[in-house]
Amino acid sequence: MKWEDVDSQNCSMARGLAIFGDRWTLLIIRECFRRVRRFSDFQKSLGITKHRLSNRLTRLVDEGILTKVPYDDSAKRFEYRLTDKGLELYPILMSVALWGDKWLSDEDGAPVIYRHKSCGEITQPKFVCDCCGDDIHARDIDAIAGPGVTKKLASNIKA
Amino acid sequence: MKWEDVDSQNCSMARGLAIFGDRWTLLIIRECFRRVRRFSDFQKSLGITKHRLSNRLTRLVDEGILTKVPYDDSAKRFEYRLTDKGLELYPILMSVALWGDKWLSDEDGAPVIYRHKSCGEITQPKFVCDCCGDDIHARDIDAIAGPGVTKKLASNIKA
DNA sequence: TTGAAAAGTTCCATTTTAGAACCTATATTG
DNA sequence: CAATATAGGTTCTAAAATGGAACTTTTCAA
Repeated sequence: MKWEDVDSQNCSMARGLAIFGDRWTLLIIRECFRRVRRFSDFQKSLGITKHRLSNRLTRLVDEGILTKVPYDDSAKRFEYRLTDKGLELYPILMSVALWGDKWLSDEDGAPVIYRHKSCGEITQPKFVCDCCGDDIHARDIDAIAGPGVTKKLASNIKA
Repeated sequence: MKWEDVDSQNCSMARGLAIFGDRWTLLIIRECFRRVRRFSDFQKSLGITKHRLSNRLTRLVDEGILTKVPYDDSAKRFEYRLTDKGLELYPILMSVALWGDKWLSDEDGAPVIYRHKSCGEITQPKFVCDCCGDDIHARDIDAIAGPGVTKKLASNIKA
């Protein structure tokens, strides 16, 4: 199978990774969360080639993760900003960073620590069950067929 | 900059993505969480070529995310299993799936829903502050220099 | 003994990527 | 006013990654 066909799977992970599961894309989004918005600034901070950057930004705009907004009326210049869809990628980036902090840091320790703005404390964000509030780790969850599967089955049976 | 040099950044995200931020790798890890363990089973479930699969599995073993354990004494056959380092990738996969469920599902809805084994309820896992317990969303966190940065600065000043 | 399956490896054509050069429009400098 | 700089790209070429198919080994099953 070619990579461009992975999003045909009825799987949210595969669909997501088809958009941002390749080289550079999540790093570009990381820069967006750091308030980088302009073409040349992405280039400087990432060291990515213009070609690649142009290609990735276009795709992120097409997918509705970024919007391209003009910032100078006279010149044709644009900023790329996260949409709501893009902002909600935050847990993904945070998860990657937390894992890297734990497993890939050098002997000095994590390059970044996190402070929760509203409570002011240093925090290690964690996943919890929105029902009982307990921590969630690997193997604590059963994945069950959702409507995106069961409705299709039901209509196949009727047909 | 070449992709192979991105892990030189003092950034946990970049270091993590250098390992699994490319085509196929996170999908292979998804299969591991689904208890897929054998070469041919990865191939069947993913449709990836043997060449690519071999390359990715080798890298994941090298990085300590999978271990290769023989499962048949007589034949040279192996299973690939998640290590603790690999199991802790769970929040990343869950974040991607949750985002995809919300933003990429078709009109039928999410393909999968989640049940928390210990409390038995259907759950939408969420990120919270481990200090105050409040939900964490984009822009709720300040990233501050951690020891991996400050210690390096301190030793540079001394030197 | 013949055949199938598991777990790869090798080879080649096609795609993707990195790096450099080039282009267009506005802004700035001398 | 001409020359240069800057932003935001596009085009070109060579190198690297990928997809697909064919080929190895080793073992087990018929």
